[in-house]
Amino acid sequence: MVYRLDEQIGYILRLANQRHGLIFNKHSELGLTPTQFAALVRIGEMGACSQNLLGRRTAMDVATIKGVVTRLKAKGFIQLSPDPGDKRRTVVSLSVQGQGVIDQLHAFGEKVTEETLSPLSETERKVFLDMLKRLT
Amino acid sequence: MVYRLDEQIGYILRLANQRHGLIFNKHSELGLTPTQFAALVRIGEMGACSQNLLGRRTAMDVATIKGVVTRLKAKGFIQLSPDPGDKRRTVVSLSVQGQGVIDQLHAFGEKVTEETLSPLSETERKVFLDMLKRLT
DNA sequence: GGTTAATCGTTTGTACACTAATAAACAACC
DNA sequence: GGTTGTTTATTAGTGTACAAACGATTAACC
Repeated sequence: MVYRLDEQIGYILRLANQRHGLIFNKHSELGLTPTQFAALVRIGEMGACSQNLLGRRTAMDVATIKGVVTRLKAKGFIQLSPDPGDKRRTVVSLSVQGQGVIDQLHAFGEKVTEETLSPLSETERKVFLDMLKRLT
Repeated sequence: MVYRLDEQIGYILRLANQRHGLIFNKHSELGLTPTQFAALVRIGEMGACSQNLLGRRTAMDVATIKGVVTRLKAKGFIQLSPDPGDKRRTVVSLSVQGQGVIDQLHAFGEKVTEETLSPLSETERKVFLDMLKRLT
């Protein structure tokens, strides 16, 4: 059997990711990247937590989450404070501005998801997401 | 309906991509990245071509393919030469070493694909790849 | 109480990925 | 044959993503 790049899961995953990124940026109003968006939504879900924990809950490396937190802080969506009970930790929480955009983020996220999955029917989406999750 | 990050296609795609990357690196012997691998396999499929065309055929930006070509050249897998008919172009082609590893790359790629898709049955893989392609 | 181990955050280095700008070369066309 | 527009390659800047190493702190446990 011939090896064809266009049939390989890794290559196609990269393409799908690229398309999703384009759709995301097209609709993005707040100037967030997909990664920053994920971190921000996660803080909204979890509430305040340490930087490292936030990284684990968003599947980001310590070096990666560091940069993401720095940029979210610079954009005013989060605030940082020392943990009173553990001097190693930095507590990350939503700023007032951050709290104010959570609903907007959810609406935005739904639009992106909808357009990304638009080539699939409702039934197919369920099946697809189910299988994709098993590949994580 | 509540918005949950863990149910969003963009987030799950990122996770699936991460897992694939880990599997890829685990098996990688030649020290190639997924992107370098794709470019090298593509040159093997297409034969010699310009740097920009290679980028388009591997879904890489001009700036991205530039770096990938530089690194593949540094590793000795490809060679660069000026296009006699078009002074703008740089022709990219496999070096002798590059030709020598193509079969190995294919075997390696099949192993990575197999392990990445291992959570799915044979029937599911077909359905899944079919749907994933529609999202590119 | 003191050693050992684990965790937290930071930094460095390499490698994609995209945008935008630039310059050189080529093609189309009147 | 000169203008117009496209293609090719390069560069600079921003933002993930991972590995590896580091110091500071905390936890475990004898």
